[in-house]
Amino acid sequence: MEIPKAYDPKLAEERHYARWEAQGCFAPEINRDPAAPVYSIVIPPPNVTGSLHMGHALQHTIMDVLARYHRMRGHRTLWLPGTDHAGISTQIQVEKLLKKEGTSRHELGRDKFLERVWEWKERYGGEILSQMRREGASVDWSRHRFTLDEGLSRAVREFFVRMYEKGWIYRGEGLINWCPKDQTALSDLEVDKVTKKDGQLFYLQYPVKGSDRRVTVATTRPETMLGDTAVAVSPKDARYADLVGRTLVLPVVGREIPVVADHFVDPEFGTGAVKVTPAHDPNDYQMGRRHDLPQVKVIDQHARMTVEAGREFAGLDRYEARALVVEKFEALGLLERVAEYEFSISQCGRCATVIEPLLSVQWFLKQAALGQKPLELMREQRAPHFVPETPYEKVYTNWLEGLHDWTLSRQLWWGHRIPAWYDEAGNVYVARTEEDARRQAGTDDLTQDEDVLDTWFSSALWPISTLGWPDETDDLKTFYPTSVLVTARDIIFLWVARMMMTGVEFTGERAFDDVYITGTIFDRHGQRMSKTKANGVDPLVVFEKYGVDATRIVLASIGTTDTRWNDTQVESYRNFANKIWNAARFCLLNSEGAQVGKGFAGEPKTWALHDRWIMSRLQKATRDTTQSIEAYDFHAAVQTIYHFFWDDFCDWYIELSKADVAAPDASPARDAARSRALTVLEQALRLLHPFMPFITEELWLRLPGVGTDQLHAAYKHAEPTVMLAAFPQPREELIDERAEGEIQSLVELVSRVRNIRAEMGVRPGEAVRLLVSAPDAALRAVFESGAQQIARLVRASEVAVGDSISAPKASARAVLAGGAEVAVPLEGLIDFAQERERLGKEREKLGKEAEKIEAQLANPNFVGRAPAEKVAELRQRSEDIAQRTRMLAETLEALAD
RNA sequence: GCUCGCUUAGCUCAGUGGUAGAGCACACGCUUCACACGCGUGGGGUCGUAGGUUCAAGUCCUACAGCGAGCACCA
Repeated sequence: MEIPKAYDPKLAEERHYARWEAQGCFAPEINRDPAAPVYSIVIPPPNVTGSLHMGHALQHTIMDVLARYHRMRGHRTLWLPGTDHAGISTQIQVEKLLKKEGTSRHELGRDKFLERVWEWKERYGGEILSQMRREGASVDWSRHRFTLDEGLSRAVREFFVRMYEKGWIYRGEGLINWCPKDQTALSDLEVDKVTKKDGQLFYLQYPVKGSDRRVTVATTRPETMLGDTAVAVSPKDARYADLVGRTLVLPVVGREIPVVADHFVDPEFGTGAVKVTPAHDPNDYQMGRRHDLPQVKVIDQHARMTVEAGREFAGLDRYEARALVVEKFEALGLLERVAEYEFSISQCGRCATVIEPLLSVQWFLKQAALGQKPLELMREQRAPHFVPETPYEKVYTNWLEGLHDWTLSRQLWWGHRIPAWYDEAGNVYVARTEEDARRQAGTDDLTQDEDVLDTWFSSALWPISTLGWPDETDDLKTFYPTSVLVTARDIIFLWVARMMMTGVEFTGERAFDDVYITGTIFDRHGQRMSKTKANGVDPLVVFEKYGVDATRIVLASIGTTDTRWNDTQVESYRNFANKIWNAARFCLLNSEGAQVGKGFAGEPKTWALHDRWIMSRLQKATRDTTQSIEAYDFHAAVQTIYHFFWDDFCDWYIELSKADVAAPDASPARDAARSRALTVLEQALRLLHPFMPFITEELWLRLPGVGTDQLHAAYKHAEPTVMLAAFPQPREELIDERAEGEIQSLVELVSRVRNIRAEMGVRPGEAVRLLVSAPDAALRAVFESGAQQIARLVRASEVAVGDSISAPKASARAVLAGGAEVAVPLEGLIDFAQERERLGKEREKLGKEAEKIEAQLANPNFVGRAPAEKVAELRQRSEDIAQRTRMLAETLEALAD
């Protein structure tokens, strides 16, 4: 068998995915156990406009690790993929295209435009899906869903109608966030608050009618004064008490406006008097309603001044109008002052245009009503369980406690059209279909609402709509509630909370048991990766450079941590993949006569010490990995497997077993040793598979003896693949603490001798003699029977073991645990002064530690109050140190002669 | 303004009240028959600062500093 020395990830990456998919490994139907527990995940549907970024790769890796792990556990596993139509983004994308062609959506008309968007979606919307295949994502493609699919659209209409019938969805006038560039309303969550550091606060004076008095108000938006219909002061403010109820004359405009008292006004802030513009400010809107103030709209949808703003202002841009207003006030002597002021402005989350609060008629959802059940679920059952719990459980709960109405309608064409129809008289009919609406209206002469729904409206239904709701499908019954939701923190409100709302509302059950919030990946300098900064690291480039598996295991390891990306991490796991490759290469080059599975044969008591040891280590690694994955602690899981594989298996086990495994002549003992190595390797590949699917499959298939036997019982009918192998279960009976202790002694001996060789400058090729002593017979037996292994590992010509040492004075020595000692005769090489110094340093180290321990043991409070077990442990250590110190002292004394 | 998080080796990060860790980087030595994407050895930390609780604090509490995030209707 030809096996290259270096692992080439591309080979495996190209070879296995299509086969897995073709054999149906990703679909839950592969599981033939009717009693199998169910495990399900729905993917956060990426935008059709999107291409894969590191955040996706992180989320997908976590989901794939979970899916593959549970599948190997024999669970009926579904990971459902899909994409989101992404209303605004997609529409903007296509509109840009049209602009290049010299046309526009308005020129095309609604139907033609939508045709173009669908065309675009078919052509480019699949990019992210093919990128997911590259990642190795084990999603069930047969269940792929798109938010505009007929089934999902039906769910959207059902949701809308039911909420309307409950009175939770309504149409009405409200002050909404308007993006003057995208020409649509936006919900509060689609607006970003951005700090404006170089802002200005203008102090404007309004004359009191029939008096010389002036009231000063402060504003960051002077142009809105054209729409002022009152000035408000605090009811508790003595300074203005006599003014309440009096009239002001609005400068420039000349309108007479009242002074009202409202509790909203903070007398401590600014001048204590606030201009009130009900049509253009959320707070003023509320105050306007409380005091029944007129609403004067002075800014339009394009952020230009209206006719109502006055002839001089009409048609001006809002910023031009601002300058002009300020100029006029100055001319009138009514501009008191302009102060530098830091405040925050609202920007469109998509195009960063400054939002204009506008009065308009839109559809709204009373989220507070829908949020009650999720809130109860959290309070009573603490569900869903957030990972990490802090801070997300609280963030989620706090948001649910303060819900505002959700502006649902968008003035776009791409999306789910609002299922509301109007007759000629303007009466509205909300229905699941146009036929229904006609029946309700008693006429065919209806016009459908022009607007579409917020993209997140359909996303809110994702876990149930993808599984077939509102129908009671088998999928819905089987896979809902889903097991876990994996996503980034920025959509906890936009998406996570809302899925919980609809899920609980329509099924009575939570949408998912757990919510796993991934960390954020920053660039090397700690900056958020973004398109505009062009500092993003492209996952595909990293895949290309280091391999998919290496990238995945790094991402899994990152998990919930915010981290700065650095390639060196991936490089080190690329090296790990190569290490796995070469360990397997060694096993395979020495596999004649051996078979996977036979490694467990025979009574463990009869196995070689190093075999008992590696099997024990394997069980612990298996146990710890399982526990870590179950606890979503992927970092710990990766560390466990990494160190088991590299340190235990490669550095020690392969070296300790080499003489047996690579013996020149065939024998049952050699077969057994080879089988053992192969079996441990095979088990390790299974542990690694969820993290590194490609290399594990590539190697696993090459192992002699793998087949149906290794598959989980639920998959016995399937073609052999490590993907469907049973995830290892720890076998407690193979945990052997004694063997672990003995190998630890052996490892210590080898390490100390290697240290002596390096420090004393023994040439690498030169063999040394070892004189080993151990007072304990059992320990002596370990060294005696391991003499050949020790000799091989330290390049010794001889390893003499006895109950005491009589070594030449010209020897380097080391004291070991359990009172053991080793001497390496180094005639001619040893410099006595140097050796004395080396040993002296060690004695000093021991001395310091002894001092600390003695102090603690001398403390009656410690001995009295600490657990007896801790005290005993410390006494044991103290004795061990004392013994070593004594032995070192003797050695030093002997050297001094 | 409120809430929360982070601060551990040169870098990126683990760390469960009981002997401070990993990978990379660094230094020295190695063509040792799986692997130089490797092997062996070594150096490197007042765990942000100051208090407190405790027999014992990187770990728990308080304050402060720096960095970051989220929320909020302060004109």
